[in-house]
Amino acid sequence: MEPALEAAHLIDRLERLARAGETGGDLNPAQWEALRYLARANRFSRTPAALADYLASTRGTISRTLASLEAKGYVRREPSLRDGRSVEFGLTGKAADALARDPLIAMARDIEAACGEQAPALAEALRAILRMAVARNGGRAFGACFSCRHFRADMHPGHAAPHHCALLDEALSPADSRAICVEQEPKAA
Amino acid sequence: MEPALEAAHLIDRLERLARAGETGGDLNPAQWEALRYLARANRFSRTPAALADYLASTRGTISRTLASLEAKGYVRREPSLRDGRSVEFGLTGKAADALARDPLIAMARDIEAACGEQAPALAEALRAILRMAVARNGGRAFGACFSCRHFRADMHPGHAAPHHCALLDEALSPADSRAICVEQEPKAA
DNA sequence: CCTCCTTGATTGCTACTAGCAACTATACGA
DNA sequence: TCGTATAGTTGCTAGTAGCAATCAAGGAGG
Repeated sequence: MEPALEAAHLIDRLERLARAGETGGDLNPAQWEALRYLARANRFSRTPAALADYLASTRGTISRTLASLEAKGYVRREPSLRDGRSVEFGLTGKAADALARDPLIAMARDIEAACGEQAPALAEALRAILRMAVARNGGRAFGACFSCRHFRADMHPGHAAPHHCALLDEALSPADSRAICVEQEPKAA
Repeated sequence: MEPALEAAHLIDRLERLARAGETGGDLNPAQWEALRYLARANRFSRTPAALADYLASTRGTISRTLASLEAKGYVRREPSLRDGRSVEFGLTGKAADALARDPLIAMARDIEAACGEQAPALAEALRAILRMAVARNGGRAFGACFSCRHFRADMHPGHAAPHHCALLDEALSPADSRAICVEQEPKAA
């Protein structure tokens, strides 16, 4: 238990350092996290509600965060075609530029320097921890689409979107299937 | 680089989940971190300035955080005997009770469950990462006293405080030497 | 002893953030 | 068609962070 508690402390402290590096620019930490999420989420998941779940925040707060990003020109808003109540957000070129200078990259470099080829093992361990923590909190996993139990590979061979989601009944491109999804449920073990 | 970036994302997200579990009670995340720090810092390090360095925050902010904790009865303030400008903070019984129910313990349990006997290796990897990140930011390491280059073991054998700090010229108890210290500098490699 | 500079801490001010709750609009089930 | 649940926004309030100014105390040098 003691090394585990120590590890928890270290995670906390690392994140705090990273956060300190994020302030001072045009974006605050919450806005950075929103941009990162939108960059990695598939097209079913770029909504305020999904982002609120992902960040363990509330819809009101997220609504304002996205409004602020929109006002600053980082995201674009479009009404959802699937649900008239919903809106979808996409990144602008300005957001792509910003993400290319994401302060988190500095931390990734530290991880590389400190762990070297053990970085994949570290990521795997962290993923396992996150799964436990998410399950305990009753949240959603937001895993990669292709690792979902609704994912059907190569149902449309030869097409640009060869895979398929059995839950939403939509064709999936290779890029879609690599992105994270609000509906993702891990394949049964 | 990609697994490292993924790991950085995961650390961010884990911390955010932990933070969500910290709200709603009597204490906010910054106050929790202050309590945790005070519980682990040796007697040279329980000052606002040291806490501000540790949390990569400012003295003004920390001053208010500690004032709030004092008003709620979690910490006690005493003037420093070594420096008339400085104050030292100690935890009250109420703080000890709170820390026994620290939300971070839930995360530590998740780490145990997910990593099992690999938890010490995980902690070691995270420590190495933190060292890199701290060096990059020009901050202080806040390592354990006994791992410091100013630490002299057993200079006063048979006493209650057998060890010694060559920087501050003070005797150190075993508990002191296990605590984290604002002045800690790693032993030369 | 006196002076200048540095450091520890606090506080007025401002800007921003988070969350709750109320509200509108749309979807969906009976 | 009606009732209920869900997606999103917004008014309000409380709290937080950071900057800059201020006060107090150490420390170096003459």
